[in-house]
Amino acid sequence: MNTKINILLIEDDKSICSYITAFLSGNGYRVITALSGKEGVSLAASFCPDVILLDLGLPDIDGCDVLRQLRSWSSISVIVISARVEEQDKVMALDLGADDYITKPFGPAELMARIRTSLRHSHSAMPGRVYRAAGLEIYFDKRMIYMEGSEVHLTQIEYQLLSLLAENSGRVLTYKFIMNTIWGPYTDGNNQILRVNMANIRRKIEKNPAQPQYVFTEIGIGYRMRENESV
Amino acid sequence: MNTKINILLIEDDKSICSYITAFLSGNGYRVITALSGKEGVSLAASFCPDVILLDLGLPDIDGCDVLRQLRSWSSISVIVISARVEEQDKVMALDLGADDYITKPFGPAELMARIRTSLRHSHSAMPGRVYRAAGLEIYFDKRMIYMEGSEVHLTQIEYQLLSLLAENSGRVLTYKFIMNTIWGPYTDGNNQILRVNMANIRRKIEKNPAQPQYVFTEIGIGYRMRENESV
DNA sequence: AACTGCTGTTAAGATAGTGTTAAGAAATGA
DNA sequence: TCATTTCTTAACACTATCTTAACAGCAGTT
Repeated sequence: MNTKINILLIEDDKSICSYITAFLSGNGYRVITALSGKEGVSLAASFCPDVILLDLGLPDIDGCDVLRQLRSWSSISVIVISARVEEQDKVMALDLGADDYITKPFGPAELMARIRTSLRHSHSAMPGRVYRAAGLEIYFDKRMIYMEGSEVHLTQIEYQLLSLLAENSGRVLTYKFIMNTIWGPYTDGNNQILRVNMANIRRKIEKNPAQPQYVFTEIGIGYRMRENESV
Repeated sequence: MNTKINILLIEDDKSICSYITAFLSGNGYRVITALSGKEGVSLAASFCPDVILLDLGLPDIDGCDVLRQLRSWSSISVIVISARVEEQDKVMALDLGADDYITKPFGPAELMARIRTSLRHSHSAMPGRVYRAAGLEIYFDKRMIYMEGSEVHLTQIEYQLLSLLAENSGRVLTYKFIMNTIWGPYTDGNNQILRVNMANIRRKIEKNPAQPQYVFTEIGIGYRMRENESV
């Protein structure tokens, strides 16, 4: 399964194209570009992107017409990018079914934040962060854990603990930090409860808890989780 | 029944308030204003608006905190209004769950277009949707539920609850979120009524309520419904 | 060998969370 | 109005979870 988000960029200015493509691909998105409205509509149909970035100033078809055509058969999120700041342009695009309207110039961080918001709205292609290593998968959005494809049930604290480690996979988290994060700051220096929980987690996810594959002990320091392979 | 759209405006500047209120009411919206963040959060709870317009520069609480508080129990559309044009402000607000971010100054037509877009997003009622898993079928448009082909009668609340879970099948919905969605925000932290309804639902749709196949309990968190297989 | 410091494991009591039932209140409809 | 259904609340049994304690194992040190 491929979890990359697909973005269709409809934009005739090649330098803007390569600029946007560069930082979006650099952030894990797959970007496909269309240099004209016609091409854009047809690519939207064949590639089924999760989000479309549509520049209004296209050479062949008016951007609003592209939007109209898209909306006649599709409800893919469309973010309009435009140099026009006039209110009536925005109103028209939004009422034609655009999900957002950004005026140039804009920064890459804002664009990506607006893409995330659009994905959230579309509700379908929510990426959902995932931890994956060997047979273990953690879906943070669903709060679900699978081992070799079958569901693993963890208690509340066990889940908090494992996801804390997974979100910081590859790094050692000190006992103190973990205790502080999960049990709060008013704990004595005793890690007993942490050890018990770790043993329970290992019994559930490790084939041989004595030789762990996922959560490693750094004696005197803390725990470290095997690096996430899904990035 | 009243079909007016309710808008909550959280904004401390009274002149902006009356300006926005004026043209929104003039266009058929019902507007309620809150002059502080605190008041805004509490009005959001009691008033259950369709859209919230949130100014980030509030006197008492930081706008982002207001957003954070709202998002902890609600998924009402929030359009952030701000004088700050810095990219990082936009990114933060959007990633905290804002649906849109408008920078001052803006025109009334644009604001209304963005409100319409937000409303479109929140009405995710797609026609002819179906939930299907094992022997259970839910037809959202007809409000009908079948178990192994024969009709199952659910009461109003039972149906709301089950369809809420079905629409979010595969992910855990917290007790807080469910309570808030169905019984409104003024509930104490007691889930008793939710448990009773869940027991009733299970008696109707599960073969063995003690070992549910459709609605699972995530102890300490909430409920999760078996993934929809009709997609 | 015995000691020390640290970690893993197990078990049992305490606690909190959940399911179930039933009875009265409230709403609905004839 | 009465009858019926639905909603809410309370009580209680049951289960899962959390916490604590006791002990076993291991490595390094004296």
